[in-house]
Amino acid sequence: MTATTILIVDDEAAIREMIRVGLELAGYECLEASNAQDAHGIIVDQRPDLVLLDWMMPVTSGIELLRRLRRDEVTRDLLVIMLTAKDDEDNRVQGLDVGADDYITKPFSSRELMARIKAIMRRSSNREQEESIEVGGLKLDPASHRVFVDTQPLDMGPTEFKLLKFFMTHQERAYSRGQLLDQVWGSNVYVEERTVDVHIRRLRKALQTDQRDCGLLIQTVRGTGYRFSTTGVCA
Amino acid sequence: MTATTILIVDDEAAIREMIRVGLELAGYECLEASNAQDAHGIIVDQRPDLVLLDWMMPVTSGIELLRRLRRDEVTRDLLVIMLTAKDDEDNRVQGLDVGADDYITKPFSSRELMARIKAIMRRSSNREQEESIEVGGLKLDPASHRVFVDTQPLDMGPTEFKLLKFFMTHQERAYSRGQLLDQVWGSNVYVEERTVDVHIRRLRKALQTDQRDCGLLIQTVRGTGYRFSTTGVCA
DNA sequence: ACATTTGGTGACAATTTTATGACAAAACGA
DNA sequence: TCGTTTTGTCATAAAATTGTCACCAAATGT
Repeated sequence: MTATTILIVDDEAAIREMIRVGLELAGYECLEASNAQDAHGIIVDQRPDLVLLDWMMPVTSGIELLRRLRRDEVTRDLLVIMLTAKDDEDNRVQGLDVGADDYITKPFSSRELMARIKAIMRRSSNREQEESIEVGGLKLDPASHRVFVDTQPLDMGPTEFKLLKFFMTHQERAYSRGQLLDQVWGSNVYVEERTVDVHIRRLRKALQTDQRDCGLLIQTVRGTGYRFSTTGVCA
Repeated sequence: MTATTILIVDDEAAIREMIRVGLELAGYECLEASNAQDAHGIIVDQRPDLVLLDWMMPVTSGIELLRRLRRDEVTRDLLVIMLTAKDDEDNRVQGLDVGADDYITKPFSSRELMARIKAIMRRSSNREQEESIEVGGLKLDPASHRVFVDTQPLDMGPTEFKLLKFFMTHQERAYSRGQLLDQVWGSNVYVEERTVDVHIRRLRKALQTDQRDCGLLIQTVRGTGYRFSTTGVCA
């Protein structure tokens, strides 16, 4: 199972449980934001694949956060599993109503948690393809599996496409070569980190057209890795 | 890749495989302890970074050892990869449940083994992320690995970035050059203290824009060192 | 005012880190 | 099976960063 996940729980134990159980977390965060707005901000920032939402968050109720997530374009499609108390039938219904993908009652076994997560992710992988992403003349359309610069189609290899897709769905953030390998190649492939450089180069090259050089959108972060950003470095 | 590893396997071949493949073993041990207690003792003794645990150990079952490892404060965080037979789904789940970080089914290729190990170690090292810090028009965002002055991105070297990050997370306090070297360079590198001065200068320079000079935030504390402060220089 | 200490700067060579072109193995398609 | 494309790695070039110095300026002390 591969998942970059953020757990929104006051319950730190649940996180350990997940890691223990072997869910591949590229990163996680135990959110303890004091209010729904902050939590939402952090989630937008981190772009997790899955959110475990404790209904009884310390300060805000989970429902407020969930509503917010579903309202926001960016987070609308997030997988959300809520954690509820044993026999809180009421909240459970309410939660599903507001848009939770599933729920788990506490206490839960790691086995059950894994099962739910797997099920959810399986379900979601069959979901409609994502919408096309567009930024500054560069458009990536997952459905047709193509990339355009100002309506002009580009040509690139599968890896470059995946790489670009990852970057475009995770803009404005620096990733190490290792992280890119995890996210784009998959965490169970062993290739040299330098290989990333080569593919970055190929991607940059592919993004060049006579009229515009979208390769500039991929910036080198010295000593760290790379970043996709629409903001120029200096001017 | 650097790893001190202990292999708990009856299968000596696996070890040779790893070495052949180039995993840097500072040391390894083919454990053939007759019981879980002994094995645990040896592991505590050796403090490896990673344990390859054969589920079907000659005498004791691996699960007992794994349980023991997870129970002990000292070994709780150890990375454990278990080796299971091809279609032993049951044990695999059980193993992950008890706390294995990952599993590999035998027979496995060295490539796969390397991949898992690398992924596991990568995962375990990236467990922290931070919020962006902002103070008086100057913003440092760890996620994108960038610094802005009034939304204008700045350019600086890795060391300057680290230095600034340290200062911004430790404001209003004077640090000696030695302390800065410890905190920013790491306590195990030997560089001249005056080197700090040079980087301070570089950082100050990098923080200058046409509109504002954020370099002024870094103040010299004569005879002592430097301080990051938003308060104007007075006393 | 003078001597001494401490910090600021520009220059520079060594080192590190990336970019790039080439190439053979592997994957893919016809 | 035979070409073509894609991939991962290297070797090498190109670029950026780093640690030190030498030298200047400012502060301190007597």
